Amino acid sequence: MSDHAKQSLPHLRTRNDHSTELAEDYVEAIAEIAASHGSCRVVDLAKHFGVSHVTVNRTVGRLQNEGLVKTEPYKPVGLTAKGARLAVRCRERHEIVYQFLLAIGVDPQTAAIDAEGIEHHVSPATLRCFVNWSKTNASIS
Amino acid sequence: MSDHAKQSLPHLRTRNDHSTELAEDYVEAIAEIAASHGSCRVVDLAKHFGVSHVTVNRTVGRLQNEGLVKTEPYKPVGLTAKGARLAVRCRERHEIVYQFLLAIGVDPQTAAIDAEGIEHHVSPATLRCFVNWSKTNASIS
DNA sequence: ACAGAATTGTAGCCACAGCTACAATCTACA
DNA sequence: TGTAGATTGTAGCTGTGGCTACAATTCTGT
Repeated sequence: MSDHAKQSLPHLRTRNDHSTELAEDYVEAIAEIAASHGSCRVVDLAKHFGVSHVTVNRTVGRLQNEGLVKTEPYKPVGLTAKGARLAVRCRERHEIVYQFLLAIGVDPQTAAIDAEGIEHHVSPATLRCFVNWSKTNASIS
Repeated sequence: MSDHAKQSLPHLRTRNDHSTELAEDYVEAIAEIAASHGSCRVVDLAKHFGVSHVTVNRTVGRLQNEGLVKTEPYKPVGLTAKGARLAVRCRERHEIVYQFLLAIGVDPQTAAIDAEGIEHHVSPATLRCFVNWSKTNASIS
């Protein structure tokens, strides 16, 4: 085994992240839309992500197979208990990342964009550091 | 147009990032391997990323079409001037992200893993904040 | 020089995420 | 009530990134 082999581990992690990013984005969006609209429909998700309703439909089907969402034909999309838990975790993590970026001086618009991309790649350990730093910074200022 | 429409912009940005992530990882890896081995071959990249040589081959072909790498059949893979410039930028950005994570208290192993995922999603504005914070922190300690 | 090993290329498969076009279903209003 | 518009579902295409299996080429050691 060459010394390159161990370097592949972070990349494997990156690819695994990719396969769950969409799931995380979807449960987060479904929770948000359901909270603000009363219900979440395919068309809402399509607008939210800027994709066609067909793509949403297929993805929702996949998430249903994974036990994250629950829906019936021509009915709104809802979260399972598992999906709801994931949504809460994602929302908390997203908020921590966003607030951390603001705290280190990133402008709100950029922070919103970057948080979307960054949040899926922040491990629990790093997240704790974000929280700790935010606390420390708050007590200083 | 609903008020959800504007929310699709960060997600579009996220997807654009995805399409260039592999390109960035590849040029960075090619530069690293060429520097340490003298030349970079398909087999080296396959080991580095933990994928089959077939996947590497196809991706290298795409990057060649994009003008980032230069190769010939059964020959090593090299970077074009454009690819070399991109590699330098990626390496600098990667190092800034990694050092920043270390500076806020993330352990080295986790920092290495998270930096791999995060680096592609850090905008220039956020990167400047990382650098500024690192400087400030260095002068304090 | 040549046989075997290593490397690279090709054929063809899968899954996923995007799309258009069209069909089916629901909803709402005249 | 019944039709028009909104919504959802289905068929089928593309591009990308993963793979195995096999063919071709290059490298290496005897």
